[in-house]
Amino acid sequence: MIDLKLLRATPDIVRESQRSRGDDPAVVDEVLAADAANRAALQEFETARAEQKLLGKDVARAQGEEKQALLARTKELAARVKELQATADAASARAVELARSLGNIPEAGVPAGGADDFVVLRHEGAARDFAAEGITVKDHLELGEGLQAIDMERGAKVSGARFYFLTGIGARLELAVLNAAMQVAIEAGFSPMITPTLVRPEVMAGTGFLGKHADEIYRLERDDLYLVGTSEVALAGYHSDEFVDLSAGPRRYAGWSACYRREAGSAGRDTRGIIRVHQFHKVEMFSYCRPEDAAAEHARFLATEERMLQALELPYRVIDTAAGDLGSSAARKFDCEAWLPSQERWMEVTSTSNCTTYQARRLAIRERREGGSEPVATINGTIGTTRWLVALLENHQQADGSVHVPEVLRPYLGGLEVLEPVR
RNA sequence: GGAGAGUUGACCGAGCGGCCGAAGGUGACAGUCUUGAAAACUGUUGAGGCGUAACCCGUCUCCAUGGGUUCGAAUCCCAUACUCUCCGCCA
Repeated sequence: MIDLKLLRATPDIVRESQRSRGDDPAVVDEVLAADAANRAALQEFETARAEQKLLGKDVARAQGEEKQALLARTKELAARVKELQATADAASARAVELARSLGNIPEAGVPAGGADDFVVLRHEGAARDFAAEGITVKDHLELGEGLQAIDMERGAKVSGARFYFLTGIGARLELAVLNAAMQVAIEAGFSPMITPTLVRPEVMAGTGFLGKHADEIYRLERDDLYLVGTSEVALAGYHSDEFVDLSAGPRRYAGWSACYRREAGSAGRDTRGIIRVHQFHKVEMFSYCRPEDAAAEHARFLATEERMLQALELPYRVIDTAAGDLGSSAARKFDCEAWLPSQERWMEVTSTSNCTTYQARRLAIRERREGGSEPVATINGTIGTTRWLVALLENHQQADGSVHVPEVLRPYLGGLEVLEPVR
């Protein structure tokens, strides 16, 4: 949720924000109207309620006939108070609902436009020239099947499309990537966490995932719980309704969890292999910091992600996502995209968002500061996922279908330097 | 799954339908004392709206959550969630 005081004082900033996101700027005026109506209704209710409380005290003191007379009077008032309260509650609910529908305000410098209007910040690492090496590129699934690492058919048999088994070396490789990711995060000062993957509606709503992309999320209706699409949700909820002390610096957590996505609306996209699946694992970095430190913390996240990509010897580029492609919570988002040789395109492997105070306002996460309490800022970012296996297999493939293992992963694979196909 | 107990402020804990945003204690902060610290003593110390852009001040809301009864609810009633104990079942 954005700051209502900011909205009242400078609605133009918010209108511009809506426009840059490709959302309707007229919502701002709806919010303003609802907010004004809410405050008017609140005033009326409060006046009546104050009178009622005052009269109530007289009732308590009065005796006999006088008391009866007072009771008659106060009964009427009670009915009126009740009505006014209902009106005020409804007005408040409407104002909050509208205000919550506004996306976060993009940071200065965020490119305008939609999904295709990102700015490439830089390229790191060189993609291999497979033709020059005399290698016919295999895609990750072909490689994975050769290694007996990925079994899509049985995944479909057991659970349906977009499910898979990681088998043998595939399972080991995923564990290696996630363990290495956890290690990089720990070295960067993040505290490891294994988080719940089912969360309550308030937490899911608080993180901003129940807006436009609600149909991406699995819901367990019988239990009124949601399956998380990332441990960001649980980590944001971790300090909800709390005051956190950030005087010693940001609170940094690295969450390991399974992630679930319905992939509604992506029919036909990335249907082959494990690029886009309903369930995967991820190590996610998350931090709570002071708003004035958020941009620096965000940069730190990006640097940590890049360290991981470099350790895995993957060529990648960094993009600055355009306003229209930010999630509702993010004020700025940097993605790292690894090169995907089989498709000769870039594939997102990390995404880090600065959510400023947007999530913290919704989840009531504040810090006591001089002069009162202030919402904190939240930052999240990927440090490793199952999808990284795709980039690893393809970029490190060799002519015979074997796959080179980057050094950082070897300790987690019993020292293996090469993954050999099973014949 | 069954039975029971509970949920009050940063924490512990009291609370009679009206004088309760809530006793008392702990903690924290400030002061006195002290060379300094500790101890002791004194004082301060919840959050969020609105009136105001901000202070002071005023006012409303908040005693797990949501309803209800009542002129009036932390207190009575109902539902739900969560915690704990016991029994059963089970990875």
